[in-house]
Amino acid sequence: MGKKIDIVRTASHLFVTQGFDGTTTAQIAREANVTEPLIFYHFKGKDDLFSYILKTGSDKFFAGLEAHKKDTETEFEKIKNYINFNLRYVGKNPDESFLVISACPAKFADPDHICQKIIKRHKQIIESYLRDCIKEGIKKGEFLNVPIKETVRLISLIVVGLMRQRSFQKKSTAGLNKTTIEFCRRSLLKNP
Amino acid sequence: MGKKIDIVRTASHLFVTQGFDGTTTAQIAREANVTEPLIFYHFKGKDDLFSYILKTGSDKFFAGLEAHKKDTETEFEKIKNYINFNLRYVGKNPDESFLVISACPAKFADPDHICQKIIKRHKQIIESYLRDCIKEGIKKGEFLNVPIKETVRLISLIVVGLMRQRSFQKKSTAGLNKTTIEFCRRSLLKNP
Amino acid sequence: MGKKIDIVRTASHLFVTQGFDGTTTAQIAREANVTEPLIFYHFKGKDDLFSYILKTGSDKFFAGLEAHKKDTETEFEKIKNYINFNLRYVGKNPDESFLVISACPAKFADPDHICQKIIKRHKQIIESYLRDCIKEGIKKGEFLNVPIKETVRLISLIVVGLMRQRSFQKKSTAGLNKTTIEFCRRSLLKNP
Amino acid sequence: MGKKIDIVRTASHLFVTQGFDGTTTAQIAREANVTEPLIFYHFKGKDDLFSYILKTGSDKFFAGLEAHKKDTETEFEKIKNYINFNLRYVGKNPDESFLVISACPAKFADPDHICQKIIKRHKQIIESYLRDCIKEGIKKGEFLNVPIKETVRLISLIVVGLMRQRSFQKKSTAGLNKTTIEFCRRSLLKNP
DNA sequence: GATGAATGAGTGTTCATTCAT
DNA sequence: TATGAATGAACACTCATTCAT
Repeated sequence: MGKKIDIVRTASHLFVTQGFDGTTTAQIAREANVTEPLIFYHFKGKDDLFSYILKTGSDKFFAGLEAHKKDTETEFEKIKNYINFNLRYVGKNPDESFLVISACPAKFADPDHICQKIIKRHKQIIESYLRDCIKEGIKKGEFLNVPIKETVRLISLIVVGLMRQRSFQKKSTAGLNKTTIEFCRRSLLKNP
Repeated sequence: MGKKIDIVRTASHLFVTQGFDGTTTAQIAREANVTEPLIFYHFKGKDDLFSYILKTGSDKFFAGLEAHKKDTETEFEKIKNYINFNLRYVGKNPDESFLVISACPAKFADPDHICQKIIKRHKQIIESYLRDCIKEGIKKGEFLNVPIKETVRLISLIVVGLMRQRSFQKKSTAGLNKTTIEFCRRSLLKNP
Repeated sequence: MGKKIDIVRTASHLFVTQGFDGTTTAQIAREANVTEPLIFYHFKGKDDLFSYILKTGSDKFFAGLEAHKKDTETEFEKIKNYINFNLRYVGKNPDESFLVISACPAKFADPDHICQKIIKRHKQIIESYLRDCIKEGIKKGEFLNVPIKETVRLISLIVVGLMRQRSFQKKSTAGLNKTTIEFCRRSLLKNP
Repeated sequence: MGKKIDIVRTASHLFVTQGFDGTTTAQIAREANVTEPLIFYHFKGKDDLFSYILKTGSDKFFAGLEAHKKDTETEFEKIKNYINFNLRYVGKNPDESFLVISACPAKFADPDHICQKIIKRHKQIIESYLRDCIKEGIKKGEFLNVPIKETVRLISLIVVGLMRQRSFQKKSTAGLNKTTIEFCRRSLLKNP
């Protein structure tokens, strides 16, 4: 009964560790203890399986993020919260997380492809979240007068880098996590 | 005559844009205007071609870095120099750079594989370069008393993220570049 | 309730337009608005479904032919009647007709296979019908002294060709029909 | 060296006896004593192999027909010549002939598909040949005043039927051949 | 009578690689 | 150096069919 889930979980893990092209449907079937045709019974094909993982992964992430949002006194608390959420989330869901932040297979490069749409939406939501924090923090006088767009991209890039280390290279990021937050605090706050 | 170079250049580009597994020797041959067996005349196989690119790419990078090293008054100048060098280098050699910093195909996961060795050496050299700067900066009183290992990893991660954007997503990083340096300056220096 | 009939009708049509091997049980199920296992509930398998169609098609054809036989003054009237019946029949039952006259899938080539038996019987009945007409016509002095066996084969071949055009290529054969009868009349009759 | 020809010949024969869908590339390879990938080295795919056979078969047929055309005293001699040529040709090239006259796989139904174009051209050339004979015969007073279009279709249909018997059912058509010509003679000529 | 889930045995096709020249 | 022909092993995917319900 849970065979569809087995397929999804096994595929997610293999796509992360071996890449989409480096993973065969035969291997997914073998490691999920199902027969190969069952993959094609539940999904239109390997591509569709990948898209499905991406979509459900992205949805789950935002559901978690939404539930995690809290009102905080300072804007920096929000950014800190966001970084912490990301790292805790990726710790619990290393595979799905990685696929969304990592580049998807080149063959899905068409911007109209569902994968590109999911990834784009993912980035937009995250960037708009950070942008609001920084804008507000500057307005309130909490933050230095940093260039907004670039700072958003930089923090995004840092968070993605941390997630990548955590999910792909399986390095613990415990100490790194704290260092990063302090690094950002000193760079953003007027009075760190 | 220059056919070996054509193969290497074409392969580098395709490996970056499509991944190792997503690139076929047939495609490399076609786009390099050579026949497929010629690839196997010059290289032992597709794996060997990849390793060759990685090795020469890494060597070239360090040759450039070595030539670029200057004695500067402050340690932060050195870090700034390093960031700038990376971004200028990746602008000129987007393909080779990317392959070294990006994860290599899962099938080369064996730590004894030459690719893993190249990548490991690459990381070590970069990290030791940054570590020296930070250690020295702290000793001199130029930098705050930041945790060394984590800060090195964080800056590495930022630089890799910038290179990734530049080489893979082809985004210009002009503004981002400057913002990043200021971001680091405020975080590292006692008197920014 | 009428689902078995839906399967048979849909399958007949698809077998004619796409061939036996070119038609999948999945497609039959889809276009008949049933689920695939239902086909296997009603028939032993795809082969059995085909045989069933062939058998009922052939039976229906002969029932119609029997009902259509009339006593006519001349033997040529009988042949004309036969040609007309065939074409009218194929107009109303294009699919079943075609399957009987067209060659059946090569995998049923074994002469002991039920399909071969049906097709053989079909040909025999038709040829014996025509043979009787021609024999009698020659004896009566109505027809020229044509070689019987070959003339039967020729007329069979013409009728099958007409049916094929009608059922498969969906060409109207209205004018062709009349021309054919006149063609035969001139060739067969002593005094056309 | 002759392996490409082996593939073509084996495939032609199998397509005729088993149909396009009933023939697997594995079987073609096995019976042609080549490996399967070689088929795909010489042809883009199974479809392309089929189209190639159709095209070369049709071209060869017309080359033969052209070489066979003779000036004859009567128009009926031309038609007789044509029928004889067809049957002699199909005797020597049973496979290619059959594929051109037989319906091609339903999946190539698109009128823009090269197979449809070949088949259409084939029909047109044959019909125009016959049309010219009949038109001229009527004008000369050699033939009865038969309806041209329908008579062309009828004779085409007869010839195709004969070829089909010869090539597919492997029946000898020696006697049938002569009977057919006499049949047509009586039907067409004013003074048979 | 009817179905969702599942599968063994293929299907056309592609791959990196080799060989004879 | 360079290539046209060839291949073993694998690839994503489909097929007719079955089974539990």
